[in-house]
Amino acid sequence: MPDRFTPALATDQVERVYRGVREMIVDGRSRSGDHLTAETLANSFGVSRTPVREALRRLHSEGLVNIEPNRGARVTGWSPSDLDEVFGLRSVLESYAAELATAALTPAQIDEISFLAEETHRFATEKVGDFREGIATANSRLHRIIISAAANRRLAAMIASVVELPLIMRTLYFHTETDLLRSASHHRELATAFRARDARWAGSVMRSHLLAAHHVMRTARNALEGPTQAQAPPQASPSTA
Amino acid sequence: MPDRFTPALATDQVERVYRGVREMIVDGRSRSGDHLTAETLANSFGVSRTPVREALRRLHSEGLVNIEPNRGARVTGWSPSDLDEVFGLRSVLESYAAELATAALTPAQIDEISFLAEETHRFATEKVGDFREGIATANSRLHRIIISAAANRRLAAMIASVVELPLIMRTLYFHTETDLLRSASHHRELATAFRARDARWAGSVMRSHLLAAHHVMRTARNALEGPTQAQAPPQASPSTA
DNA sequence: CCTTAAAATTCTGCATGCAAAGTTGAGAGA
DNA sequence: TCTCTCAACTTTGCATGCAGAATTTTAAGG
Repeated sequence: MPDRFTPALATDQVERVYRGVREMIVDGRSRSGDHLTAETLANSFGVSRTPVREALRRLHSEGLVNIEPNRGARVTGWSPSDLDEVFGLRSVLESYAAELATAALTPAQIDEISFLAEETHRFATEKVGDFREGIATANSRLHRIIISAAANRRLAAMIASVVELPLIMRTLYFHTETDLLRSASHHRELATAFRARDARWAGSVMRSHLLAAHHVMRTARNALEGPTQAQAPPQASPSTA
Repeated sequence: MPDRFTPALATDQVERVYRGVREMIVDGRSRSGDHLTAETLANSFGVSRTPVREALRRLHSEGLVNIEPNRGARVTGWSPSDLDEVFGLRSVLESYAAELATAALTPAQIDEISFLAEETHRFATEKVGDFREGIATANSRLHRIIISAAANRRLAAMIASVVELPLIMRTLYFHTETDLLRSASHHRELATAFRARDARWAGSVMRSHLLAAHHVMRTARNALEGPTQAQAPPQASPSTA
């Protein structure tokens, strides 16, 4: 739980490096097991090794990086069980967030959730252009509205720590049309539950939403069994949860 | 999520300082808002400022410390709403842990949970010597068994991050005899639920256990309203959850 | 006596140097 | 050819130095 605790004003070197390296890991430029050399990073960010080391400590603390004494930092490796851990936690944490949000969401926010749900649905059925990106964007905005309405910084930090990690593996699978429609349907149902101010309903839909996403990814993972994770399908799709 | 990810072998200076400062915060030697001067800490740990800074980054990342640019580190402050956040999360996370643990616990582990539950009960009724310490120890061992059986490192890390924090405020309240007995009763019921391999039951008891603890602390907090948190009752009692 | 301004001090943030641990590769021996 | 050893090289971990920001102290004015 890091910069989420201090607003975004901190723009020192450590912060820059932290964000940069984090991005490298999240969007896949650095792969599991890669050795993050302090000097190399220092050069590429135009700073000395000191702020790099501090940034790496923080990434270590968030589980994105492993630091072994006298051996430096490596990008944390991923196993199938990590996927299960992450989705298990997401289903618990995000459904809790949905429950907390139910009473707090303003009508305007609920309207926006409805709008995003419709957008998701439109993208999923019409499938024009880069509809996958569109779905991903709408999806993440929807989730963010809920999490922010839950107004619990620690919870938000915890969710962030499990939400971003699977992005590493997002090139691993496709959503089928059925999956996309179900996801859109969950979004619509969430809006309805919020409008009805039914916290348990909202929480339950969110749980289903994430358990379904877990199932999709698990299936995709098993389908790709054998080929190592280095192998990616031709066209990648971001997570729909 | 930090050293919980790397076993205990790392014993460099950063690690030493990290542990030391963490302990200072957790056991109350450093209070909310205290300024943690790099040089002072460096001297007291017999190292230079560099490893101290890295340790502080990590503590920042865990939310125990706030780092403001050019202003250094301060011990994170606590508000009443933090208490609510923390117990809300504990009830969600630990009940999930109890559910996961139900299938995984060995009979020996369940026996130990039973034993610890009886010990808690004995301490709560007989009240000999430093029974409060005894209760606290048995209690934390019991919880640890469950969390470790849940076999989910991220979950364990999340729980750790919300479990240790309230220790800062543990001098704030007394448990009444009723509270202690209820707590012991929850422990016994947990053991029974585990033995029956009923995950939902175990999860539900754990949730009650923590919601009750929250209630106790909330009550104590309100009773002490007015006097600032600096004022502590004559004899302190560790949390019973 | 209180408020404000500027100087002096303290402290942070980053760069750099160096010893020790780790890694790599060439060459000797099997 | 393979394996082991040792030296050269690389990289980490920590100490230290210094510029600039923040804080405190001092002093002057109202």
